[in-house]
Parts: sequence; C-alpha cells; structure tokens
Amino acid sequence: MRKKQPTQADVAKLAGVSQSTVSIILNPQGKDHLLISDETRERVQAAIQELSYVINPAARTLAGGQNRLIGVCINGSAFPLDQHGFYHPYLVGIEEACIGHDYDMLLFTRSDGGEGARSIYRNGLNHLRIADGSILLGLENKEELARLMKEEYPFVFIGKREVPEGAISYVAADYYTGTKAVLMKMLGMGHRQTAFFYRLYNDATKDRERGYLAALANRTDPGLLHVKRQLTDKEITPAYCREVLDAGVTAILVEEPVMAHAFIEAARLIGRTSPADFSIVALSDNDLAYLPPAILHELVMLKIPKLAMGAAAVQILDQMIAQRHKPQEPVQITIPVTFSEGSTIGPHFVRREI
Amino acid sequence: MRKKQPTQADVAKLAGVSQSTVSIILNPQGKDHLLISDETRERVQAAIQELSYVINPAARTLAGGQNRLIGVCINGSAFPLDQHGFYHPYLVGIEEACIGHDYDMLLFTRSDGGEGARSIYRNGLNHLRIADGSILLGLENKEELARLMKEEYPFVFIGKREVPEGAISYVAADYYTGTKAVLMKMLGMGHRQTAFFYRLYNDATKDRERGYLAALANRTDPGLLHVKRQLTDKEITPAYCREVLDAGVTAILVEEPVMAHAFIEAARLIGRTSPADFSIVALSDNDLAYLPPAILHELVMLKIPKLAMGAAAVQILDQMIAQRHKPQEPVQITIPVTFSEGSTIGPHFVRREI
DNA sequence: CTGAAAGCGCTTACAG
DNA sequence: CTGAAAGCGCTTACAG
Repeated sequence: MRKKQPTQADVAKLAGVSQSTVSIILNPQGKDHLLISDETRERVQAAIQELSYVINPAARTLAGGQNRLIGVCINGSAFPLDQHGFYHPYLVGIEEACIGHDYDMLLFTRSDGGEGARSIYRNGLNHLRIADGSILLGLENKEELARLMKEEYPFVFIGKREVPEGAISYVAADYYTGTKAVLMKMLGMGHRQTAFFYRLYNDATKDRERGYLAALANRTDPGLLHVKRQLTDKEITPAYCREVLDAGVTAILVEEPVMAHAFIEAARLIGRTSPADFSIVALSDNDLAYLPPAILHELVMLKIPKLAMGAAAVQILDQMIAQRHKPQEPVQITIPVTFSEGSTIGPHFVRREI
Repeated sequence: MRKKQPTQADVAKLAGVSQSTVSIILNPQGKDHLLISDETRERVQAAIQELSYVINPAARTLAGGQNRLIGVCINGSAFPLDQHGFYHPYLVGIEEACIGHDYDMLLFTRSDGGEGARSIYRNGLNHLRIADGSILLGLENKEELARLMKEEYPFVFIGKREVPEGAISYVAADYYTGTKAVLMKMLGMGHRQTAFFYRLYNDATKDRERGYLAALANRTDPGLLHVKRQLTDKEITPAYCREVLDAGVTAILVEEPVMAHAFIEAARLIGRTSPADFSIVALSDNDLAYLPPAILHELVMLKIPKLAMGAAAVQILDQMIAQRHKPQEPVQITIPVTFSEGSTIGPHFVRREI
C-alpha cells in the first residue's frame, strides 16, 4: 500500500504558516514572493527538508492549467528497429528544443492503429489534447487535420500541408527556392534540355515543381525540351534512361536519392556517365542508408534541414501555448535548404554534329 | 481565442446526465460501470464526440485515476544525433510494448540538467509522477533511486541496480549465467589460464564477475592462473598484451567489444592471433558501430536482449500500475542472454616444451 | 507580510 | 440505474 506523500499543508503545519504561504515560497515567479520574510522562508524550507516534501506535479498542473507536455504524433515508429528512421533527424531537433524550452515529450504510441499507421482520432477521440500542443509528422489524413484545426487545438505540422478548410501551421523546407536555385545553376552551365522526375505527387512535390518551372520561366530559347513526369523506381531502366538521354536531356532532377542512384546505375549499363553525359541532382536527402557510400559522396543532393525544422516546430508551439488565450493566426515557416557538395553536376558543352 | 477545453461537466450537460455518470463511463474498470444503461452510454459517447472531449490527465492523476502514460527517463538523449544510440534498442522494445499495452510514452526531456545528464529530482521535484509509472535507463544517482523508492512511485530500472535502502524493481540481462556458460565452454576446450578485464566496476560487472568466479569455482587443477583487473582502453597495448599472453593466459573475457577489438589489434602487432594463440570473448554487444565489420563477424559476443528487456519493463510496470492500491513487492527479472557466432574462441592445445 | 477560500477537473464512496 | 458531494494538492486572486 502506498503511503500518502507529504503535502504543502503538512509543511505549513510544521512551519506554523498557512498552506498558501508555502505555495508562494515555492513559486518565486509569483508577485507575492518578495513579500515573504526571510525568517518565514527559512522556517518553511526547513520544514520541506524535514519532510522531504516534493511538489505534486499533477496538482500544480491542474491548478495552473499547463502540463509542459509537447505531443509528437508520427505516422510510424519513433524508434524503428533498423535505426535508419526517416523521422529520426526531426526527432533529434524536437528533443533538443524540448529540453531548451522545458517541455517533456509525449510520443503518441496509442494512436497506432496497427501496421504503424497512426491516426489522431482513434476511437473518434482526439487524445492529443493531453499535451499542451502537438507536432505532427507525416500524417496523410487531411480530414483529420481539418478537424483538428476546427477544434483550435495548437499543433504544428512538419512538412507542408494544405487543406481546403484553411491554413494550418507548419514548418517546411524551402523546396521551391532550392529547386529553382539548383536548376538555375544548371542552366547557367549550359544545360538546355531538362527533366524533373517525381515519385508521388504530394505537397512537397508541388513546391519542387513550382521551383522547377520558375527557373525555366524566363527561358525562351527555341528547341527547349522539358520532361516532367511521375516515375516509379522500377520504371528507371536502362531502356528508359536511353530514351531520355537520346531525346537530348542533359539535366535531370529527381526527388529522391534512390531515384538518382537507379538512374546512374541504369545509365552506366548503357555506357553513359555523370557528369560527362548528363548532370543529375536529388531534391532530397532521404533514405541515404540505402545508398552505397560511393554514390553518397558523388551525388549532389538537396539537404533538408530536419533538425532545424523539428526545433522550429517546438518553438512555434511554445509561443502558441504561451498565447493560448489570445486569438491566433497560423504560423507557416519555410526553412532554407542547402546542397551537398558532389560531382554529378557539370557544365554541358553542345556537341557539334559533323 | 482558444476556448476552454471541454470538461466532463460540459459533456454531462450536453448528454443530460450528471458529471459522475460521464466519469463512470470513462472508467470501465470501476465497479459501477456495468450499471449504466446502453442508451445512456451512447448518449454520453455522442456528446464526447460532439465536443471532442478528452480527459485531463492532471486532474485524473490528482483524483487517483490513471493516465495510460508510461514515463521514460534516460540518462542521455533518446534521439542522439549519430543514430547509434546506446539506448535505442531498449526504446524500440519499450515503444512496441507501449503500443501493445495501450500506453503513450512520455520522454522526460525536462529532467535534462545540461550535458545530457538527467536527474529525477531537478528542482527537488519528482515530476515523474505525471506518468502512471516510469522506466529508468542508466541513471547513476543511487540517492535519487532510494528516494523514489521511499515515495513508492512505480518504476522499473533497466539494468541491475542495487541500493542499500532496499530492493528496487529491475529488468536485467543474465550476465551471471552468460558469463559462467561461456567460460565453462572455454574451460571445456582446454583453457586453463584465464583473464577477465572490465572497464568500470558497476552492478553489471559484479554479475559478470560472479559468473566468472562460479565457472572457476570447481577447478582445482594446480598451476591455474586467473587474472582479473580493471583496464582502460589505453592500457590495452601490445606490451601489456604480450605480458598477459606470456604469463600463459589463453582465455580472455572482456566486458566490451571495443576492448576485444583493441586486444586483438594489439596481439596482431606482436604476432599473436585468435583463436590460434588465444581465445577471446566480449561480454556485451555495446557500441558495435565503432567496430570494423570484420571484427563484428569474428568476435564472439554476449548478446544483450535489449528489445526484450524494454518490453519486459513495460509489462512489469503495467502490472504494478494495475495493482497500485495493493502492497507491492519489487519485481526483479533477469533475461537469458545468448552468444553470437564467431571464430575468436577455439580449443587450447597444451604446447609441449622440448 | 500572511491567511481563508475558491477553483482547477477529475474519481469514488455514498445516498437514493 | 443515476446524482450530489467530498476530496485529490495545488495556484491565485482577495481580504486583511
């Protein structure tokens, strides 16, 4: 049987003061704190020592209204067995920022509906509310997001998400500027025929596509060719590769490093290499664990600032929580991206037909 | 303006019942639960949906209920940057078991006192109590453990911990049996002169040492030599290696794989190899990321069942939480270990002096 | 400077 | 079957 813990009332009795005096002494930020005499303070501290009193966090939370809990809802496992967690870098940033802002981190494992796919409204019940605010990673269910929004629960999405019902707060990587910049650079190197291959057409793809198109917008050269299409990994065959290259494409942008890897391998089989025959760049740095080290060093990749994104999400949430009694506008942040050094991009020299 | 969160009172009003009826419905384990009519239950559930009500964990805790929250307090980062987290495999097991037992997982990031070292009683406040029970990993501060114990807060330590104040619940790897078994095997292979090198003398070392001594206990052969000492990584030099081997030691047990690696390297420099000249085994599989792949495959290592240990901790805690109103005995579990296949152990043939 | 009191949102006897 | 009420241990106006 668990004994009852000493309470502020016990401390107060021992020190010969009222319970509220104990509370005031224990909350130095309160405005009454300065008014307590040193002599009283010492008597109370002594009583606290004497009883080894510790404050009851649940009671404090209940009386004060906050949990100092930030929820994290991932569409998958936070601790995957293979350690190459897609979400890991975000979580690193989140954990660090939680420490910095004095929050505990609540992983919503209960929202697991099996197969690792997670849902906010399991049992039709938003139990995110247990946390003062939550960070959402990779949830695809836009209906749930819309519903969360309507409930005015403070949450921040990591990655861009647009729902028809209105603006939600998010922290995204600036794929638009990144993609535009790298393509501009390639155009500046003499490339004229370009291709953009994506895997799934999602909100991030949309931004990359906008960047891609923006870089091309001012080009009026005749004879330009711009391929843009969805491509599954299996479709990246030597034959398709030959088709693309023979059509004259020399600058290739793919969304994922593994796509770039597949492309480079396929090209090698038909005797084409990068950057001699074509330049290629990956517009993310996901799933690097699946690439051979050689490719890892060669490939030019867009580096997603995952740590910074995680940390920014906590910061935004912290502000939302602090101002939770005032009207709130959604906060949407895009963080600049950089590119890794690599050798898969080079100048294009027009071959002269003889 | 964010609205106040809906409470049971709001739900009750909407459903036209009393607040306590809502509470009873929300706590199916209570004895009154069966007495509520289906019709009432449905009306209340509908109201809950309608308002997106979710229970306030602080209030529930304060009033004596449960949160379905399992706390995890690690002495370090749960999401370290390099992804080779020492704690990662435990966390995998904990997360899985939390899903299985329907708990959310609360990472106590607030207990970080800087430098990643974490403390339960930061500000003299045990805020673990917001969780129904907690799992502790790697905390070295035995005073804090003793204090936690006195408070009768349900917690389980991962790894063996003994404090003078009494028994605490833990889940440990069975180093004793593992060490004893592997040494028995080596003795069976003809080894007579053995050495046991450890790094820090902690509770796990103590168990390994007991296993080591137990295996030797029945040996009465004359001329036995048993070295046992603490060894820092830097002390593992070719010179020391020569000293040990020339003294006649042929069976070496080291606590950490990196120690084994250092030993093998040092031995190679003086022309001795394993298993021809000596047999060596590591009594853990920690920090494998720092070993070259070749060693990884050769070295015989004790495999710590980290996933199983994490999962077992959750299970124990779940039972402690369920029985929290009854007197509790500490639960101490040791989980059997296995050894990896490897080639660093072999038979010893006595060399005949000519 | 200090205390009495309301209230945070629940659970759980207790009474009907 | 359901409700009124006490109480969990705090914080925070409010009153002296």
